Amino acid sequence: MAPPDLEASTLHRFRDVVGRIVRAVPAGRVASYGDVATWAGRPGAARQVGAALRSLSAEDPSFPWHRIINARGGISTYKVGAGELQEALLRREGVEVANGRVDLARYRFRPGGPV
DNA sequence: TGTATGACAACAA
DNA sequence: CTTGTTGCCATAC
Repeated sequence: MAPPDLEASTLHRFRDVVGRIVRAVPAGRVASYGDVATWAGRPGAARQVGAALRSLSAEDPSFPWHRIINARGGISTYKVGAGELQEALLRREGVEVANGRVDLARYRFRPGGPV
């Protein structure tokens, strides 16, 4: 299977593409906002990924927004309490969160991954 | 059309 | 390591 990238030719699809990509990240793995933006064919649009996540999670409570963290492996809290929730959700999937940070070298998801 | 706003990121000090 | 600045770019007004 090809990586969940590209096809974001029309800006209007950005949010949908982000949704697809994030849903493709398996439980127990994480990805950075920048990763998602790049895979969506819009490198540099990391901040918009966050906005898309906010919208998508509001629309679908089961949306796995918690698997997206920042480039340093940290939680980018956007609301009081959300950070702790995200951390709890990640741990529930087996992702180790030490000192408020996740070891990207270990949990970061690579599309196409180990072939 | 123009301006303001951010669940980011890279860099300087 | 922490703090401040600058660049980014889709969205909301």
